[in-house]
Amino acid sequence: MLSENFSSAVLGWFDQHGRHDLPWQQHKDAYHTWLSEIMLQQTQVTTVIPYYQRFVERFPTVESLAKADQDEVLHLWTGLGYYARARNLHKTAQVVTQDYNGQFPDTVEGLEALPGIGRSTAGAVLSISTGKWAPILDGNVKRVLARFYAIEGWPGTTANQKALWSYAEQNTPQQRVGDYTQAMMDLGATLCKRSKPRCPQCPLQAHCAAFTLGKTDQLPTPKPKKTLPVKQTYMLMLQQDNEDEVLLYQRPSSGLWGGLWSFPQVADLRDTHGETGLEVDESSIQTLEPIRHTFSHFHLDITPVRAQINTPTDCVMEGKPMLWYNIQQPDNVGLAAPVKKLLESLANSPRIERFRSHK
DNA sequence: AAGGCGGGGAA
DNA sequence: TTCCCAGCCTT
Repeated sequence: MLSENFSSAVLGWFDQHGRHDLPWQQHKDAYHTWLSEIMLQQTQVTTVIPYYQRFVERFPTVESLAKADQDEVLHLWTGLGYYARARNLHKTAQVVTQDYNGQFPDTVEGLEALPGIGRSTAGAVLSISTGKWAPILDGNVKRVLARFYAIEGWPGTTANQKALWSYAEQNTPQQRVGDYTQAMMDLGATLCKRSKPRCPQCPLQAHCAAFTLGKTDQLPTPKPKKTLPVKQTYMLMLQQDNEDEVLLYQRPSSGLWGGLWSFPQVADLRDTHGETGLEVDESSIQTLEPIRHTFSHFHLDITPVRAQINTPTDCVMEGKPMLWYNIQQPDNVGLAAPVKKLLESLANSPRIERFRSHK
């Protein structure tokens, strides 16, 4: 199939059946496109929409985002996951504001140099916001192309990545590049889905190799899987005098849940003092039902533990930032998903059950 | 319970 | 260059 026919078929379908009223399609400038693309990197449209709306309301311009505290950015990101995205987002807003006079670069290379923007995101931002020619290869496009060309093997292999980028380039038209970018993402998200693709509605069906071979349910080849290790931790929900307050500390700025606020964690309940530097009232310790939280590379079995602490404490210990989080008047800080869940269950549990007698 | 998803940084 | 890491939602 000629590339002109490929893109024409996709664009024709897009005009009739594509998504044209997504929130970020109201402002096709670099800032709004970039913000939406970063959010969409690992997250589906329906999940992103409310986050996107809260972000643009709070940060209508790249300058306003640049000026914000990282804590507030992480707070608005809470629940979206991959928090490095939020930290890079904040950093890029500052670079664009300070070094680029508030204007995003208008080349793929320039965009790619910014934190959190790779080749595909650069292509999407550039094509949608400027109309300049640039291919994309996000998860949707990979799936469409892997099926259309019946590519064998996991698309993530170096050889397949190379082939896929080449096909992506070949099919990207000179005209209506931004629409084509959006069209391919829509096609992958609404028709060429991972399971139960809607081939009868697909504009590419007649020339799709996977369809012709009857292999749409076998392509793309799944990623080789490995069994995830299980790790275990206790999360200490420590309280003192004020029954509405729980102690949180801020995690290191990089790595797992980087920059987010969490409960003190210990691997062994006998370590509560050594790890926290606080005197936990041993008799107050209450072990709750464990919950499993799964990351991409391991399961984390979390046992929540409630306890009282004896020693008075201010909000900084051993140089670690700490705060008393008031469950009635929450702070604007980023929280790891299970932490947020535990705080909510704490807020929703009856007061009588929530607190044990003080000593 | 398993699969999927873009990019950064270490190996 | 390759490999490992990261967190949530959908299926």
